[in-house]
Amino acid sequence: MISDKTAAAPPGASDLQRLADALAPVGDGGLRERKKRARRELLIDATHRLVDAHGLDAVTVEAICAEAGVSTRTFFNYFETKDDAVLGHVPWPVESDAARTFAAGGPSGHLLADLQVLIGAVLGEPPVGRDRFTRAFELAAREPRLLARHIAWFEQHKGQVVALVRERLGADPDRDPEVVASLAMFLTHATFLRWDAAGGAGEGADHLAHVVAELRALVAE
Amino acid sequence: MISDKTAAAPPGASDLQRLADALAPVGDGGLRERKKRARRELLIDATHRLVDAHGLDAVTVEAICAEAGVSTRTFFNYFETKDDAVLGHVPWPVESDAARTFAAGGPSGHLLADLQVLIGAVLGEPPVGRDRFTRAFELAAREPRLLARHIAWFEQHKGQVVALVRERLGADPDRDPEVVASLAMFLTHATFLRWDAAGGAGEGADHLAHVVAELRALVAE
DNA sequence: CACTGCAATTGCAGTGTGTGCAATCTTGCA
DNA sequence: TGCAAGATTGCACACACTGCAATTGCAGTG
Repeated sequence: MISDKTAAAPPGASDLQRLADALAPVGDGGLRERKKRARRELLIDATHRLVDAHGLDAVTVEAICAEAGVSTRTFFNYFETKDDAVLGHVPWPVESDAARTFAAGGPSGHLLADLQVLIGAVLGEPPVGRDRFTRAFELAAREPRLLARHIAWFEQHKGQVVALVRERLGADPDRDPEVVASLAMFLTHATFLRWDAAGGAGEGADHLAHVVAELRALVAE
Repeated sequence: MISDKTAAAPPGASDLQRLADALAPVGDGGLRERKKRARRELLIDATHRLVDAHGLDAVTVEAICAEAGVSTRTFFNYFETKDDAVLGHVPWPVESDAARTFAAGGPSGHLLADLQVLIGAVLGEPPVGRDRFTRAFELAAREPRLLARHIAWFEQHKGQVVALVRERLGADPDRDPEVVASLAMFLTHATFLRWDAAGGAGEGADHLAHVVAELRALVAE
């Protein structure tokens, strides 16, 4: 157990419960929801702490669970893979007003420009804290195995982009939705690279703008 | 053992040896080299056969080794992972005359056009048989786990491209080698997608040309 | 507050991947 | 033929991950 019993906690109030309560303002559901989220955070934090201390390969799932005070079986109810916990992967919903605007052909009517707007919007609302996100990105850059999983997680979202592009383009034979979606992935990926190289500073949309500008220059040249 | 003892084989001539002998014209090394390559092929073939018959998850390394007549321990001397055997991964050397030309600033002087030439050249000399390559790609398209590994293997080569781009560009502050290399990866990836969608028909360079044209249209629009 | 439906946690036993090590066999070479 | 280097193998083992059945905890109802 990790709990520091400094203040006399009310009986029955576990670490988990306190954490869940602390999340109350954010949580929109009942106690059940909050606890679930809290435990997820707890596990990811424990994982990061141990990996920082001992390195990825020296950390076992068992150790993580001991640190978090949870059974190993429960761990695998939260994450498919040990690596997923390390990366703190959470689905990143592409749906939004921006997505609907894009699918409808807006806002400008120029495919590339609108793609840039869409990606910028998605980049603006990450599903997890920015610090944790960049942390995951750094780890992935170092460990090839994690990179594979990171890319896979990333690639999972391509399907949503393909759907949006397809909706926008209809049956245009000159545009392959797969290729357009791949381009979107490239833009996002390159943006992340620059973002990471900048130490996580600045806004995603700005880095994205730079990448798009570079692409335009490359093609125009 | 799987060997069919139909014809009376000369004593001492195992399946492996015969296979190694068959590879003799291709092999440049001694018997040792040929046997090693032969065994590699043997294992990949066995893996493909079993995966085709029973599906990826139903095939164990043990079964593969039984089929190939090799100990499981040996299997892992050849491949880091079961998935690597399924995909038949082999490093794809980017170095070539085309690579040196590109690094030197040729052949046309236009970065994107020359990138296209470079990728086309690399695509023209795959390190393994084309049939096996497309087979691997199909498998990867179906199984998300394999896709991850495939992309990771793919991404491993980015370093070489970055080096080439850096050599070509020198210290141009307006061009980020990472971004250019990512673009190259995107072009290659999209080419593979089209190639696969076409059932493996046609030349890689042609599909690539189509992708580049689409990119130009997108940017110009 | 007692009661009940349902979700989450847990223990346990088992499968399969992948590794280190030492013994054994094969190949290349003198 | 005999020796040194390389490859294969068996064995023991750590670890990731899964299915199942039992238990615990939350939420809503009367």
